[in-house]
Amino acid sequence: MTRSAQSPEPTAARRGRPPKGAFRLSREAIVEATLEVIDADGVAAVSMRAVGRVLGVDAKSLYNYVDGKDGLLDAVAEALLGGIDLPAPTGDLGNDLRRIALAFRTQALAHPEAAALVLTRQLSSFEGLAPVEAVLRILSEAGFDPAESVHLLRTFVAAVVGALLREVSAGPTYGATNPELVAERVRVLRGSGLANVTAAAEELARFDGQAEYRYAIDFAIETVLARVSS
Amino acid sequence: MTRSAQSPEPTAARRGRPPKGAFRLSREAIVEATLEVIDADGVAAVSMRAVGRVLGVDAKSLYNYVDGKDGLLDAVAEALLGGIDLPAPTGDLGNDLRRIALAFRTQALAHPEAAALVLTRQLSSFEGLAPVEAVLRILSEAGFDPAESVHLLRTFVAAVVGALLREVSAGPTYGATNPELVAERVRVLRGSGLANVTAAAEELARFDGQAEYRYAIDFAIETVLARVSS
DNA sequence: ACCTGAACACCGTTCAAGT
DNA sequence: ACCTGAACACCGTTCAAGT
Repeated sequence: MTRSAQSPEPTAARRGRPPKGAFRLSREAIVEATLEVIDADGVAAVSMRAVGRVLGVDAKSLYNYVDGKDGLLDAVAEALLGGIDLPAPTGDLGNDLRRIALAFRTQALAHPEAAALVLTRQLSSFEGLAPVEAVLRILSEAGFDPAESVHLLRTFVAAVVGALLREVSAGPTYGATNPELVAERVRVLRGSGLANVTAAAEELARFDGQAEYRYAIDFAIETVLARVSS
Repeated sequence: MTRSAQSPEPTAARRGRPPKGAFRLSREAIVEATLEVIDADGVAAVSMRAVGRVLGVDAKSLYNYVDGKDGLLDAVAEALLGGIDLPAPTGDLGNDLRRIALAFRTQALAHPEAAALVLTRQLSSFEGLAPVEAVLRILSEAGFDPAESVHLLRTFVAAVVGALLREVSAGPTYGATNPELVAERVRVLRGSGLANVTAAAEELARFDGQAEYRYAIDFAIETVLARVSS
């Protein structure tokens, strides 16, 4: 719905190389424009044409900077990953893991609609490796060998991603933000006829993203700590 | 690429209610056809027109059974979830959780390309609640109160979903199946200039989905078991 | 009750032509 | 070097018209 045309001039119909001094396209500008579209209308609303519209440029021009729509979405995921503010390690294993996990969540929730992209896409780029390096370093300094470190890294990342994915895909449906929706949800759950679902309906209907996330992280960290000695 | 036209007769151009005895459309048939498209060409290839083509029917006819494309994908996710073969509980907490998690993985991997759908979509339907009930029952019988059960359920599901998501989205890129790709990946990782990534390159490049999944489950179960007494 | 023709407003992408 | 016109082969969806 929201449409922000931000071309510096009313871009007259024109062909060929743009006059110098004119707005210059760039990978960064394109990623930013895509995030604008995503924040406003969700990932499903992303199209080459829609992004071009935001920039006041023909959709086809994007192909000079980005490898098609798929490449565009990859670029967005990478930009978000690269933007994670990794905390300096303190030497305290549990705390350091927790702080990385929280930084990850902060970045993911900065663009909730885009978060699933980061969580779902294959992150093999250099940008995606920085958080990996950070976790491996912490584990290695805690005395884990590479093989065990990788296992723990993967398990830790899976827990974090799973928790975040639920949080962003559940969206604002859950949450104490809307007690009316929670009540409605309780009713639905009670009507399921499933004994244990009914018994836990109140707890199932309520959902505090941050608290739930901390619980999941602490759960994982607890087990990592239990293995330090072994 | 693969196209399986499975209309019983060469469907002459026709209008209005179909002659009786002719192929009847149904929600199940549509879901099945959609899975065919997904298995062959991935979720991105799903379109109302493509699914209609498989059934030898106009795309618009699908609207009589399914609420647009989004509703179609929901229906697929629900069908997959409902198809999970939940094992009967034995009373052994750890084993019961493990068996549910393995059944979940089996179902998800039956249609690897569709798995992300199940993992990502909001699963609030009755069909989606059966696994929830199963886990809650196991936890409740192990002595956890509803609040703690829900926390553990969510953490457990997050771990399982995160692990599976990586497995299906990593796809056959990793895995000992293709040692050549693994070697290439090792080279890329070593060239990253990141100390700990380089040191663990071999372990990072190798990936055995089943083993990794078991590791993640056992990790989660271990912590659940540690809390039984408390 | 269930299906389709016509129609609309969109897509992604290629490629040659422009400056 | 970078942009667009023209063009192609697609989309999802509505709605009225058919049987």
